[in-house]
Amino acid sequence: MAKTDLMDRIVNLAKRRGLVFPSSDIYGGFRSTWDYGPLGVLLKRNVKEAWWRSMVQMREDIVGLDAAILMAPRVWEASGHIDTFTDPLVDCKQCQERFRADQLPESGACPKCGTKGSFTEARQFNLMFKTFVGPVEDAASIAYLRPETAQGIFVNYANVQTTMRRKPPFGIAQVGKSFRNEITPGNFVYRTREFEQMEMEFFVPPEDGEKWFKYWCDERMSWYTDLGIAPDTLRLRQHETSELSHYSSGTADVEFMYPWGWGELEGVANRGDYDLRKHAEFSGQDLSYFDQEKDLRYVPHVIEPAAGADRATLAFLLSAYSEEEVETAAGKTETRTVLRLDPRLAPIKVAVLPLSKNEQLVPVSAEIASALRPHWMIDVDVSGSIGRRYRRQDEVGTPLCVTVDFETLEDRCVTIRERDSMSQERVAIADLVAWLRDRLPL
RNA sequence: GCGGACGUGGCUCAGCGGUAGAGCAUCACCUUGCCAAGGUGAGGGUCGCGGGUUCGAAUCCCGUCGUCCGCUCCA
Repeated sequence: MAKTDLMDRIVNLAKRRGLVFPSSDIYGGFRSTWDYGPLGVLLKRNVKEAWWRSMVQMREDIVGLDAAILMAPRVWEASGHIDTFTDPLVDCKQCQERFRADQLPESGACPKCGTKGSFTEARQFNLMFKTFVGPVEDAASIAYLRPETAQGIFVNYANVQTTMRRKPPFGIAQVGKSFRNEITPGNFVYRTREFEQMEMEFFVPPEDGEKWFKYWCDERMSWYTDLGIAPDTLRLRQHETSELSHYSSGTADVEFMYPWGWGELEGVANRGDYDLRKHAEFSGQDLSYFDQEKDLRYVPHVIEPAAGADRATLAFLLSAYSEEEVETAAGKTETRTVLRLDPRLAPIKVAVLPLSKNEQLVPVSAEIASALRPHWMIDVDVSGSIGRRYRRQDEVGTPLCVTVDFETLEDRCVTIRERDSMSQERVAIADLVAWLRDRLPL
């Protein structure tokens, strides 16, 4: 399939099957915003839960947090976002191109058309959304929507460290919405102004910074491949010194081969002691750590893997999408669309399907559905031919279908049809939950 | 924000001044009983939105909103 088509097909499928809708759709949409539909919210939740499981539940050295989106404005002064998250932009009057004023050549010539001195005045473009807190809209009530979740972690560092009795190395993980007034959003849910991050700040003794940076680069790469991203569509790219963020002393991007080219999924940054030192300075609080064993006081260094939940969801969708030619019962060749999602990410884990809309089969399906519902997100579908219903489930990545047929009424067994191989297996209803549990890992 | 392309039922598109169409999808009934079968029928569109030109606008003009591509940027 041509790469350029793939994106269209994903957007199409997303709309058609309730994964992602344009936001404010009936009003003509609203730029850069997308709504996750009934199946999309399940997929994205599964992505976030897989992240949380690997980051928090399965580790003894990381704890979770859910900090507020609105924070004291001083936080953003300390973090450097008010000063450095602002891009001065100029337009060339000659060729209409827009440039960052701080990246123009010394000569003052336009990089595109070569004309000298044809730039407009530099305009400040702050990437933070500004709003007002309280009834009066004055300078004292200005607040910002957080442009990253990380600062919520840094300002809670001391609270978490003391209440949870943690010693470096340890981490704090958080999933939540962030907002950036991007100049140019686009590529579906890839770059939006409201987006969801999965960030973890790992606090380490200063001398261990490099070691942990490498560790997290490897760990994050394998998280994606473990959940189904093909290794040849994933790469780790080290940033050049010139492209480092204001807080970073070393950054590597986990990049995915999107249909339009390599794009960032996640950034792993060595933030050094920048954040804790800044917050200590601006807040007046001591954020250093005293190591009793070594009789040493230090400000921990921070390694930050910061992932985009929407970008990851899109990458898993793109990786899972496949079309294959199959011969139908009628002897025609049809295209079978299958989302080969890892079962952990699949929105629906099991579909319960009566072979036909028979008055005896339907109640048995309902009974089985009730038995499975406490364990998994399931779907029941009675409408259309069995083949059509299998295809409907394939298209949204349901790994297993339980089919109730006429033999079921005799032997209390069902047929389980598998998504990838289309193979079938007979299982007793009494053993069904245990059988499924073996094949649907957490 | 600037330049280019494009907005017509849920999806893909045709129609390009004279009463809104197709395929797929959806729903109902019949048929069928394990991989998008067939038949009959039904529902669903202020042609993105707002102005203008015209006897008459989905069709022409202007504005606006949105999508995609480029500049730019980052999770």
